[in-house]
Amino acid sequence: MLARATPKTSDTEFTTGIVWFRRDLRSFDHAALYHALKTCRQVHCVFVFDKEILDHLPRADRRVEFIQASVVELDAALRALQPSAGLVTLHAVAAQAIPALAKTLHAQAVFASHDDEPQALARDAVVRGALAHMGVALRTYKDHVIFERKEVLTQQGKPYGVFTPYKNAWLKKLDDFYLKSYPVAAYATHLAPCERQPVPSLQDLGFETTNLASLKLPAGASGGQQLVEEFFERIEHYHATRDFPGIKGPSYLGVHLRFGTVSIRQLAAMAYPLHLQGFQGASVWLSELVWRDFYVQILSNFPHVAQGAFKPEYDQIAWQHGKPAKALFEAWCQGQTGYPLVDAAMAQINQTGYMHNRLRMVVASFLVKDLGLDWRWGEAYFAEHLNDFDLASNNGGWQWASSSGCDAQPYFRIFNPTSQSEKFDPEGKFIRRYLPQLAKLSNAAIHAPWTAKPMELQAAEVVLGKTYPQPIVAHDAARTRTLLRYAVVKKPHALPDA
DNA sequence: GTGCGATTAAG
DNA sequence: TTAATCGCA
Repeated sequence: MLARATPKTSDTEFTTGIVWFRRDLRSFDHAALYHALKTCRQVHCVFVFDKEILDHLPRADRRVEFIQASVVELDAALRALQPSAGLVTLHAVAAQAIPALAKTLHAQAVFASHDDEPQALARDAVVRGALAHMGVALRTYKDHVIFERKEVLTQQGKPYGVFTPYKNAWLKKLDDFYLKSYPVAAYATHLAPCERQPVPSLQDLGFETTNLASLKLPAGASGGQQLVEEFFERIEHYHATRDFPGIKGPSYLGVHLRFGTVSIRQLAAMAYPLHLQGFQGASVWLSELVWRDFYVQILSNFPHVAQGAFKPEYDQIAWQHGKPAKALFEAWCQGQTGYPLVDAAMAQINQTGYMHNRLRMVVASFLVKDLGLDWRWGEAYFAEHLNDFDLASNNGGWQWASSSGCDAQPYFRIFNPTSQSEKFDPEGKFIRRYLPQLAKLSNAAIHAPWTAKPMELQAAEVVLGKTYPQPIVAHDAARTRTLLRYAVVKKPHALPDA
């Protein structure tokens, strides 16, 4: 077979293009970078430390430090691909800086990855408009999920609102094409020369150093790769270990998925064959990746969830408010609720920016259904403190816990913080790590110190109300109040099962 | 001959 | 996902 009209190899559409990196801080298996290199003779790479985002963050923010370190590594990785190349880094308002850079460089196109968070969509619309005004194209590509937007739909062409059928359709649609990686290295000669300039330091950006270095959270694509390798050593146990915060069960890849220092295709491509081979751990973990796609898709198709309940009737609920509510919230934030598992979990997020997934559900349930506080308060707290904060997943998780979401837990299902503790931290290993003041309590008493005999408290050097708080609410009473509070959403025939 | 939805191919 | 091609009205 001869001259099969060789498609695109020499058909560079543009002389100059820009790849605008955002939440995709890697130089391999990268959709936008691939397409840019393929269609432009010269490709400039840029990252903007966006003042529009950074100015609203606390001055000590582990994520900024993680991003800064990852950007340094990305710059080096680009130079490793092509010695004359590199990353242009700016500290500016991205919506203005990108069009300005396109003008300076005489670029005809800008390439970037999809970001379907409402603020990112708004920013990209502004950029698209400004670029169009100059005759410059903005081309964006799916990169951070396997399936997005309207790729997985029901038979009726509607987005899924229930996870299990979504997952079935997701798995059915999956094939090796969607897991294939985008080869970048082969086109590295199209990377444009870049004057070597240092990436702004954390101090240049106006931020303080955090304790990130002391946490076991290696940044950059190399850090991501390291965690991937470590996790796949234990993935076959994932289903059995993932619910126990005292055990190293999870992948800890959330933050790398958030900033694109790992490739979702690579992860899914590694887990999928193990799933097919029947490794339960891999199947359960793959499901977690599907949950991530699910919530990204929910946010994209139902953007109102960023403001209010997925199920509108849940916006009728009257939450606790005023000064007492603020005090309860403050106690929750500070890990001063008197429920050890809740408090240990809050200590974990406050000290590390990470919280075990099981505990995210426990503290969320506690905030909403024991304290009677608006789930958005908790959502906002997580948004500020979680290293791996992702609007879609965080919102999905909080709406799940508050029962207001799609496929959420029923409103009358209320976690008992003590039995969760007994079940998932039976030896109090996790509690003792984060609440050393309770370390000497017995396994029987550590989940609910207020039930311990005075003798035991004394022997363990615990003084309730002094070294450790009394419970700020009684769970049983709170449970009753919550059922009343949620009565406004009750469907005429729905009967509570408990 | 045209046009648009469906299908298929491509990292 | 995007891009190209197909196929039937």
